[in-house]
Amino acid sequence: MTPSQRADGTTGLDVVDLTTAIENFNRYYIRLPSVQQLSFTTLSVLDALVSGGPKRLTELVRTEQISQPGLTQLVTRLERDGLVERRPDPADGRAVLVHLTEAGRAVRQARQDDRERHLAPLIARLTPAEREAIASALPALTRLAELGAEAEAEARSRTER
Amino acid sequence: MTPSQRADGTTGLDVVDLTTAIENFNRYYIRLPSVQQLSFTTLSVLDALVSGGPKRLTELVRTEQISQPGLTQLVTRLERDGLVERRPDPADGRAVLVHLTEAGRAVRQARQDDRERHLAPLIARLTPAEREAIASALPALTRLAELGAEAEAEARSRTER
DNA sequence: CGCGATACATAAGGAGCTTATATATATCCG
DNA sequence: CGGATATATATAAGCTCCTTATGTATCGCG
Repeated sequence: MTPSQRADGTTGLDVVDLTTAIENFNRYYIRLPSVQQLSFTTLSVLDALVSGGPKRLTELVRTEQISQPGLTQLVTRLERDGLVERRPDPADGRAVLVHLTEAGRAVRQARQDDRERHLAPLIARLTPAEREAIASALPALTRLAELGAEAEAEARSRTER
Repeated sequence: MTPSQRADGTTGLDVVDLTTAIENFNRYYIRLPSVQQLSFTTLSVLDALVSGGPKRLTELVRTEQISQPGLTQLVTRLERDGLVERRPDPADGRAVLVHLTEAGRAVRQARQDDRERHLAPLIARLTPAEREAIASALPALTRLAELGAEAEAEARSRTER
């Protein structure tokens, strides 16, 4: 791992160190087998519905970073599998509200439990200092992701429409 | 975010906190647009070849967690695009050594630069404490990934052959 | 009302994975 | 040494999940 001292004198966080660590982690994490096998985007949509309630397709398109037809198809598959339901939006005849079903909620929870089963024993093998270091970084990582999402949204609003 | 105090009294790192943070980060990070669009696995293979030199298909299959035919096809696409070359292994007539080409090296570097361009301004907006927190966590995250890879390897060796 | 904008769906095509199976070379053992 | 078995890779068929291009219905506004 390269040192975190930057050439310009800034101390702290080197981008290459970050991306390297994240990618090494993801190489393991992304492929964590799940009982049901659901794509990254699928889970992301289920997460969005769990935390934010029913949403329009358009709304999901904005956050999920796939094309609108791609999302329509994803929702169609999810509906076929009984994980979500399409319901008309009473306020707008063009729109559709995507509702999570109980089965959808259960699937997401099952997969959460699954990850927990895999990761918990590994975390137990870390030193207390390592655990503390990761725990301390999570709020900052979350904020970094938020900043990234904002930047994306801005970039989109400048180029489109 | 739930508190990091576990019900069993263990302090430190809650699995749900970790997976939530990682997934929020990945939602942004994974989809970071790249000039060339390369799949996660593709980049992972290029990374492996950059850091470890030419490798057999079999060797890549072990680390990349995709099936052997899947990897053969991936290498075929990479070869078609001029990013790698297949060369015979002088020591084993059955084997193939996958070599990175200059173009392959350049593509990987371009994408590394790309991520740097995207992330650097975001990192600059974090507080010094946040940057420090993330930097301090990276070695632990790396170790967590290593433990995960080991566990996977063990699980495989128990079930297969 | 009619016209542009918006929300979603459909169609066609390609990437990238899977399992099952084939082929070539290596290795081991009597 | 020769044949059985194991190993390294390739091919085939099929599915998921994305893309772009385009179609259709509804909304809102002058």
